Amino acid sequence: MVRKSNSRLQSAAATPRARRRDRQRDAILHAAAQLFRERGFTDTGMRDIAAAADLSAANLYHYFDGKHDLLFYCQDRALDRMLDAVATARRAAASAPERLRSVLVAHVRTLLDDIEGATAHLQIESLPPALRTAIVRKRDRYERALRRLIADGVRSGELIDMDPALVARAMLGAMNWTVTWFRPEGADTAAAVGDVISRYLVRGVAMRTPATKRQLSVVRRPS
Amino acid sequence: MVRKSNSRLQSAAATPRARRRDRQRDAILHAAAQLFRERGFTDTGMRDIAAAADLSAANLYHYFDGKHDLLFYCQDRALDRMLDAVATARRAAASAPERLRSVLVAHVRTLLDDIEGATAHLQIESLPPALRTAIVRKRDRYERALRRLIADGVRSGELIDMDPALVARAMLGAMNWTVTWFRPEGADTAAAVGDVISRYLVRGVAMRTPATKRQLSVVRRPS
Amino acid sequence: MVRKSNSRLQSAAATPRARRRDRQRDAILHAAAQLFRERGFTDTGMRDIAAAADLSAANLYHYFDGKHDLLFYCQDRALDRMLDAVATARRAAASAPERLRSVLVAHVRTLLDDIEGATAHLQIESLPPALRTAIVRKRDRYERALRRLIADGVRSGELIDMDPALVARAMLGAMNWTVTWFRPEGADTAAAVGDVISRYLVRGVAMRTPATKRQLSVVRRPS
Amino acid sequence: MVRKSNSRLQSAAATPRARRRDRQRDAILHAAAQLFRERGFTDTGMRDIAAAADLSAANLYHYFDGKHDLLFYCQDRALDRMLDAVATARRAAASAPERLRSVLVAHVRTLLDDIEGATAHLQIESLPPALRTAIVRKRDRYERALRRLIADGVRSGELIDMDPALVARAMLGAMNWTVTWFRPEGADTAAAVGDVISRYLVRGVAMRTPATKRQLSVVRRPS
DNA sequence: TATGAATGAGATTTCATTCAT
DNA sequence: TATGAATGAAATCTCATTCAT
Repeated sequence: MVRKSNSRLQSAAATPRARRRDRQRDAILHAAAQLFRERGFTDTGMRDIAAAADLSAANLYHYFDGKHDLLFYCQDRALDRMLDAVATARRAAASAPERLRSVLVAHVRTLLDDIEGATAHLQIESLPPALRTAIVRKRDRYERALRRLIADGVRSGELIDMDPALVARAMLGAMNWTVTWFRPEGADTAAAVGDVISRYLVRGVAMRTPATKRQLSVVRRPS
Repeated sequence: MVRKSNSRLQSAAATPRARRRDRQRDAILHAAAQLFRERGFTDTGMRDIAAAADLSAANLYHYFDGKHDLLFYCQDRALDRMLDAVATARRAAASAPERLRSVLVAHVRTLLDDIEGATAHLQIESLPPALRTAIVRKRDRYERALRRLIADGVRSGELIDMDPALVARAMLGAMNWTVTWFRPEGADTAAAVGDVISRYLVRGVAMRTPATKRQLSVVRRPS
Repeated sequence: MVRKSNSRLQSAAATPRARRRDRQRDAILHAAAQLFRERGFTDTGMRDIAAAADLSAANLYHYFDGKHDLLFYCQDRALDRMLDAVATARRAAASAPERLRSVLVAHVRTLLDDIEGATAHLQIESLPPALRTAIVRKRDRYERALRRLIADGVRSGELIDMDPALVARAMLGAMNWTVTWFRPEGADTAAAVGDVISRYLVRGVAMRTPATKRQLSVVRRPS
Repeated sequence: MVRKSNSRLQSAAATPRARRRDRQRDAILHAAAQLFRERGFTDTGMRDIAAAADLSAANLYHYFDGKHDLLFYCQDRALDRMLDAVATARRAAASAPERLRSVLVAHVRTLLDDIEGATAHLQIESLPPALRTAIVRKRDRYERALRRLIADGVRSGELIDMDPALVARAMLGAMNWTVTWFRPEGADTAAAVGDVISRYLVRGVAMRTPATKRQLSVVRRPS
């Protein structure tokens, strides 16, 4: 579903040399994202990241320009996945609630999958202005898309009339908050959390019809 | 509505000296909470707080044991207000959705009112173990109360059958997230945000009946 | 034996007002000396001293000019007692070893008696130049007297020919070191320690004659 | 005589990198010990040590865990040398007074040699509990050995019957005190001081026989 | 006399980053 | 590519001392 994400990072990788470099960059980003999520940006040291990625702190600077750069790419990568989800949802011929749900599910999974420890939407204020505007622009693009999805549903009568901006933010908050309490080793899987929470969040704006209700309960067990 | 909160801090204040001290402590906590919320705990310096509260950095230590102590009291105070709201809601003879809503409204207002710049639920991991357990205990008490409010509604048939723990967390996330985007000088008031977001969040679990719907629109303008 | 010590401090104390002031000064010095001895000058805070003397830190400055002043008086008082002992010893018609011993005994007791928690010879380098020279002068006067006592004994043939300066310093070191390990609640009394250590230290330079030997064992149990 | 001391610090030093590192560590310890001895632990700043060792204050933390760690290694190294001296003395077939003297001479030289500015026995109370117990244990081992040396002499009739514990402490005090007055640029060499002071200290407990007397004057030769 | 409030200077330590190898 | 060594800036916190009451 999510294909060429972080394309800026993983170039075609012609030479083995380049491939190795890309693998290292991925490992570093993975370690950084996990630590950023767990302890926060400021409380994560370059040495911590280096240790987690199994190289020296000085060597990190051969792969990234610095700590801010790491945060930037973590967020950038996550936002790319989320935007992909939006594009996919929009192409799918489905009802507004269904489209909305698929986006929300993708959002939660991007955040929680341990493969991609992402930190989108989080810690943006820790970025220096130059990088921040780039991320903010992309984030805003994502939020606008989400808002538009809601607004479209309202217009089509599939969703009730509530301020799309505020509803979108409430959805984002509920989802981003999951990184605070979700534990991979816990009882719930990331997929289950995404499934239930997205159902709840959509239900808050979905126009109630017997049909819709049933529909929702059917979708229950995804992948 | 919320009266006896932070009683540990604001004693009767018999002497003028003690009164002045309490005023200073409040001013400091206020400044600290605002900065913690804006920049995060680690990125807020004692100097910043001192400057905002208009005294020297060293003098902060005359009123509080340290930076952690400041964070502790910010959170403690906010949680007290929220627990008050829960107690009030429970006493009120009303429907489950109504009780739930009044708690959510109080939660948002506690977070956003500029009078009381609070940081409940946020940055708990920045506390040292001793203080953390105290806050975590109180926070868990609050979350349990919220979950029970939901579970009770499910049992009484007023709310649909969804995992109360997860729904509670989704609500908390949506509300806590408001501190990242809400600006007092913006178009919406804190009260308006609390009103709309709580309606949305309750609707996600409310059993749909024409009565309920009307009820909700009526409650509209809270204090 | 030691009479008008610290005469500079305890004036005739005519008025009750003055008497009370003197009592306070004594209490403060006592507390300070004990703490200085236990933790060292730099690691003892004015607040610690204030707490031990049961008054506020600010109030200390009504009785003494500052921390250095406290240290100065502690040392000054102790040196006065020791100089008294030297004078007494010199007046006493006795053998050189006996005179030496009485000085050493007085030295140890001045250091260990809990009534007078003294810190002579210790921490002199912590004093600012102005106060330091005064103390150093007095201390040197004391050390010179001790050296002279030894040199006289050498000249009279009662002590063996060893560098009096070095022997004096060895004696001082052995005695001053007692404050490091002596515990009032321990098995040995301050008097016993002074008795035995002074015997040992004198024996190291005493010319051995059967008479001398017996003499020493007789002096055994002083007050 | 003392060879394998501080083996934990100076490993075989295979690589040139490691060798350089060891040299730096030694330089730092040397500077620290000298300053600790001169001004005391608390009154010596990391900046002072850094300046004396000719590197930045921050870089000290590359070589040692902190100020306490520096003090710990200073003391540990000195105690190792002293314990070495005890072992050597015990192996040597010699009279009790001779064995005792060789230990005392080694002790003084360990303290005074400017090559190894040591601070054993001093400032132990400035260490945090964890490090303190380690040092205290080693120090106690050394003191016990010294006491045993004395007690053995008493039992064999070579030394007079005096409390070995108190005599040992007196010896330690006299020797440790040397660091307060000894100046390398002064008239006496460290060797001369060690020679004379040890003779004095042994004489205080030595059973007097003509033979012993002559023996003692013969041992003279310190390097 | 007595004290809470206040502060400037300075302490140790951390950290992102650069440099030499 | 890789890393130990090195550093300047900044962080929290302590403390002797002064001031207003």
